[in-house]
Amino acid sequence: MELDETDRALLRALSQNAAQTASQLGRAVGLSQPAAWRRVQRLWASGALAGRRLDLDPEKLGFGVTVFLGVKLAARGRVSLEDFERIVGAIPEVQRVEHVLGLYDYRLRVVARDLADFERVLRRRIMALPGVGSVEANVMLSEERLPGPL
Amino acid sequence: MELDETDRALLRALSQNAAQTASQLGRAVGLSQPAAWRRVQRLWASGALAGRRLDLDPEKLGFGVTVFLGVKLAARGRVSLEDFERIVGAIPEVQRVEHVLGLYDYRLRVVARDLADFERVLRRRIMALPGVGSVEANVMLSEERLPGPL
DNA sequence: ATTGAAAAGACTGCCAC
DNA sequence: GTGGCAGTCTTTTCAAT
Repeated sequence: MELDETDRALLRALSQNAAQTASQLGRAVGLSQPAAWRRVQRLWASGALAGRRLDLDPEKLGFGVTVFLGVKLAARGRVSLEDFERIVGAIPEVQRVEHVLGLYDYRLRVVARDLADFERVLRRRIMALPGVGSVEANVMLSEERLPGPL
Repeated sequence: MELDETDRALLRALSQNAAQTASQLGRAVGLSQPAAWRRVQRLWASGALAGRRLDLDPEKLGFGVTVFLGVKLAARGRVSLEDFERIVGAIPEVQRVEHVLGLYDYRLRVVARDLADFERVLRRRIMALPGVGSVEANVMLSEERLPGPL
């Protein structure tokens, strides 16, 4: 589908605040409520808008530590990528699995209650995975989401 | 605030589908519609629920390439972290800036239209940043979000 | 916890441009 | 074709019991 400048303005507005009503969006981009609504429907239908999601605050839920792990698999072919993804995806503390090309094969985002809890996850869960060669960790200090292009 | 098992069940349900109505949530966790509604209000007030967000499909928007960059700063103190964050945050293609502890100082999530476009961003934007020591890139092949603990 | 009322928002013609 | 207006209908919200 072709997106015009009004569609991009709608996407920008929705990125900043996904809880806006059609009439608020209309006001933001200079359209009536039904016109804005129809365009947003088209964006959903086209797949440009893919899903609704809530942000949970990990601190408030008792997860004070977020760690990024870069994983390099040891022997390609001994453990299939599908198997690795399935097993790692079953670890509760793993929030995200990114298959990447470069120095690592996978990047994992892991949360834990504190550093002691993270050590448990790392030793008993991650290091115990079959096919893992090397693991490198980065502890997150802070994170900022940005609007991105468009 | 203290979260009981019902609150956690609500958060799990909402993580899976953020578009649920109070009555659907009530049915999922065994509560009446107003009881579920009141609990969700409390979760918003407590900050455990922090925001509503839409998933945009980068492919559909013309951004076919997502790259993770690990950045190590060159000379600590020559450029302040605040300055680095401000400048890197102003690059439109940068979607996320994570300040981390470990092998790298920052991890960036960058999108571009294609690899040629990414090369432009890397050479003219990222490498031109003041204070950058080394940069390591991982091209994303696929990504999976998981429910996480709770 | 259930009911139900008030309000807000979602959706649908139809008309003008 | 796209947008606006006016109206209907659903859902949410929240008070009363």
